[in-house]
Amino acid sequence: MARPREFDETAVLDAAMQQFWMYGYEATSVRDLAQSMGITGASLYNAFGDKRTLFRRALAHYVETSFGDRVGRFEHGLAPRAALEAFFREIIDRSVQDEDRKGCLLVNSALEVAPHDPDFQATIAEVLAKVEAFFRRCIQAGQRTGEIPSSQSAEDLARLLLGVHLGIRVLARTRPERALLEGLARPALDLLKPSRSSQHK
Amino acid sequence: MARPREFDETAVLDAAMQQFWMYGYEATSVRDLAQSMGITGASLYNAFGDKRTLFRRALAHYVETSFGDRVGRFEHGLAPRAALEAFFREIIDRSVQDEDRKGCLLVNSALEVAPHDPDFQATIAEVLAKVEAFFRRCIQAGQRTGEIPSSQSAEDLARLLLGVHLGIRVLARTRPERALLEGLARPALDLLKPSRSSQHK
DNA sequence: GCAGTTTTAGAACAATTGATTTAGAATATC
DNA sequence: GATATTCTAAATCAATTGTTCTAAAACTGC
Repeated sequence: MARPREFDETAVLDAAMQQFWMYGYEATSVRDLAQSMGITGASLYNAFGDKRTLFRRALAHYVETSFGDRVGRFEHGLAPRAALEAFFREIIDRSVQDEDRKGCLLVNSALEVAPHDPDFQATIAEVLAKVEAFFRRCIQAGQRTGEIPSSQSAEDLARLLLGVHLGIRVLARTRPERALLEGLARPALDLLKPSRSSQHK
Repeated sequence: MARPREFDETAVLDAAMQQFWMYGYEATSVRDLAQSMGITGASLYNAFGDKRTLFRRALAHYVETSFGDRVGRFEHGLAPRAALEAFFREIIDRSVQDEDRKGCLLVNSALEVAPHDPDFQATIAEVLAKVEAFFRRCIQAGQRTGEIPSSQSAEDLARLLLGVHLGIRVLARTRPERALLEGLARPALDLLKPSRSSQHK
């Protein structure tokens, strides 16, 4: 063998992720990346190939630590409807607190890189489908126990929540107002409650 | 005076809009713009100042011709709920037909340029507020006539529709599937119908 | 401890970026 | 019709882009 790496691969990957998250793909230069990662440009190319490949790794890292983590924490620790409410509460909280207005790297990428790059398009569509599937699983579980009404199809309700989720992510980058985001989510989450006549007040 | 312009200003502005719409702000070079507009770089700078100013003009042009036009056509020609349904039907139709997956220039800009540019942030927040206000006006009008239930606040319902709208716009750039987009909108639009017990089937 | 390999650091690459300059062509006013 | 003004075209600007090269440094295995 030979000389070992001086840097921690996941640490520098995390730094790259932050940079892409903050400025997007195009507006982030390789020099910006190298500096924020604390390594030199040559090391970057040696370790990650090229800018696009690094971005792919950073995006995958984001999905794992952000979405994967959230689903794992909520889906198996809470009742179905409570899991969905916690999911949206956490996203709204983070959106309001996010002073940089970075939003969600996955959503940002869905608009910036996916439409022009079939590889990213497939990857991102896959992750969005997983978000949808998480919503659907929660709804179906709640419908089985009766805590979520079955008057509407779980498929459409899951699609609605996916859309609401994306809408919050977009809106938060321009108007991160809690009243707006919570008001947006409320009617959708109310749809998941039984006996609509008793819910308001 | 002196020599007059050889090009039609709104025609070249429309070409610039298409280019920004297709590739975004960063990924569109001044040379790309000049070529697609059919003018030279010097003329571009002479007529529009710089790239950022041209983009501002192009975005304003987009808002006028796209959103302004749509609101004008629907709000005063249709009943409130029918206007909202037509609004979403048209957006979904265009999203599915849009082979380039350009999405909505306003939404794309809300993610690419608004977070880093206070001027654009204010402009885009303002337009999004106008979309929300359009939804709210329709809902309030429908609630007055009774064709939209008053059990939920018009403010929150308008916020929901805004979020659903943005969600459709995002999703359509990666997964422009009609069943998905229509399934997403359906539960939200159903909320605007009276007597929920009689609506399904 | 030498050979072999892979890391580093920084200069350097060609290409492209947004923007300007120079020169010349075209027109309205006087 | 001369003058002044504003247009167009193309070359050109410095800066930045993604990427590679060169050379020195650092480690492992024999």
